[in-house]
Amino acid sequence: MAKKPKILCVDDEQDILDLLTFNLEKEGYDVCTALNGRKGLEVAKRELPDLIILDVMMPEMDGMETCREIREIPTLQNVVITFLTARNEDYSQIAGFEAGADDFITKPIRQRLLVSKIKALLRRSNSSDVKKDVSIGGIEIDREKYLVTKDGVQIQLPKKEFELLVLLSSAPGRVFTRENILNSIWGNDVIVGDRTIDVHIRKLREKLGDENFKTIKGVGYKFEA
Amino acid sequence: MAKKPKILCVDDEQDILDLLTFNLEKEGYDVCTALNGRKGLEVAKRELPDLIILDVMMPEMDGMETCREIREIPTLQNVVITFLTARNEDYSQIAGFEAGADDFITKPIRQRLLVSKIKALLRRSNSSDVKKDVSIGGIEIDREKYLVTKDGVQIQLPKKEFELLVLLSSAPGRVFTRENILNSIWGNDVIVGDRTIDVHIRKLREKLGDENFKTIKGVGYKFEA
DNA sequence: TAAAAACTTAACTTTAGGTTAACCTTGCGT
DNA sequence: ACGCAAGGTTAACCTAAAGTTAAGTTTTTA
Repeated sequence: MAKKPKILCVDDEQDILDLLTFNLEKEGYDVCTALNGRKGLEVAKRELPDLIILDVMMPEMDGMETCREIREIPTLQNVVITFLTARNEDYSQIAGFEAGADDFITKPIRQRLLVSKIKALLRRSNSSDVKKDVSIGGIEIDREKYLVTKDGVQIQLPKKEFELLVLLSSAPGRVFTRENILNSIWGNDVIVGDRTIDVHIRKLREKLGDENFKTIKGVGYKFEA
Repeated sequence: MAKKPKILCVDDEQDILDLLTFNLEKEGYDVCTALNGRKGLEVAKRELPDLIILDVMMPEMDGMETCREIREIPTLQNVVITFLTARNEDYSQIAGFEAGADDFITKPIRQRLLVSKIKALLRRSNSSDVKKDVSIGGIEIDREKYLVTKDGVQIQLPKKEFELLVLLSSAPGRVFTRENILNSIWGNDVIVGDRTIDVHIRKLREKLGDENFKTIKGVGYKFEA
């Protein structure tokens, strides 16, 4: 096996977490856990799991909300998310798919079913997980290899700069507000000064060409050819 | 963020209004209030809020009725409306959605839940809003790219001009009063001189063609093909 | 664990663009 | 026709936002 797939479980009940951990580790997965939505988001950002199991019902930040926020993080764009719900909560499934869920697992958890669902989901995601390489105006971005090429020359970007570039280039031409940028790269809660973004933008302009990064004063930045 | 989102709260109990105002202002929203449906309608027309919280149970004109009337006002077509109901008034939810509600908040109000719901609703409305590109008489407006194209030529408008254009073009042919414009672009509290609007209109005329921006003397401005 | 790399911040400069003030034009009511 | 109020025009002014730099911090790597 190439590498153990990593699974993040988020639930406010320790019992459920234990049950999931036990079953998934037995199958050879690398499991990490979090006891609420906010922590789940943190762990997800740090660990970059392949799959996330989210309880819908959690105090403070529920599964839906967590899911939506996860989907806004560029590095987690392609992670598989499945919800954990009580059976017969049909209505929540509609909202769930809207929030960006890939599947549902119903409580009470049937262990065999859990494992086979997880397997199927991971198999599916691996085969279709072709991270598209962006290529605009002489700049190529290989998200998988963490590599940027400008006019044929390879450039090694530091993490934050790379993330910023990935974000902006994920929708060329579209304006990202400072808020957008802060939320997706640093997260809702982290507080960094306004000038920090400028500095990273400056570095990108320095390395990849001024003309590709436009400032819309009072609004934000955009990436263009 | 471009501008503080504006929220209108309508309830016949001053206590509830105070509670809502306190919590929402704390989150950085611009809050206005009204003590009954009819007044709510008036304020809504004047202030053009982004979201309206309506109590279902109100003397004279109830929430449902108010909601229906709001939905018939062109400039308020896209405003998000959420009802305030006592828990377990399930029946009213069906009628509520029919009347044009987007969501429900149950009393007693849980402050954290209130705030996160409002946040989610505004985010949702923003993101779906962005998708719609307006295109009238050779002028295309791409809110996402913050870009205007006139007869195939791209034009970068400064923030205020762009916002003004977006506002006027959101209901072509409809007259926006100076008050409307001030309220939705500058916000309740900001005071700017009367000539300021004129200057921005002038710039738009200069860049996009005189004929598209009509002055209705003593009333306001409108955008037309 | 020392050195290097990456990240953030602070202090300062620059600039786009928003606002104003002063003056001009228009059209309407008497 | 006249005066007045509403709106138009212009350019100067002012400010908030973005750019820049270098100096701390933190994190990673060797």
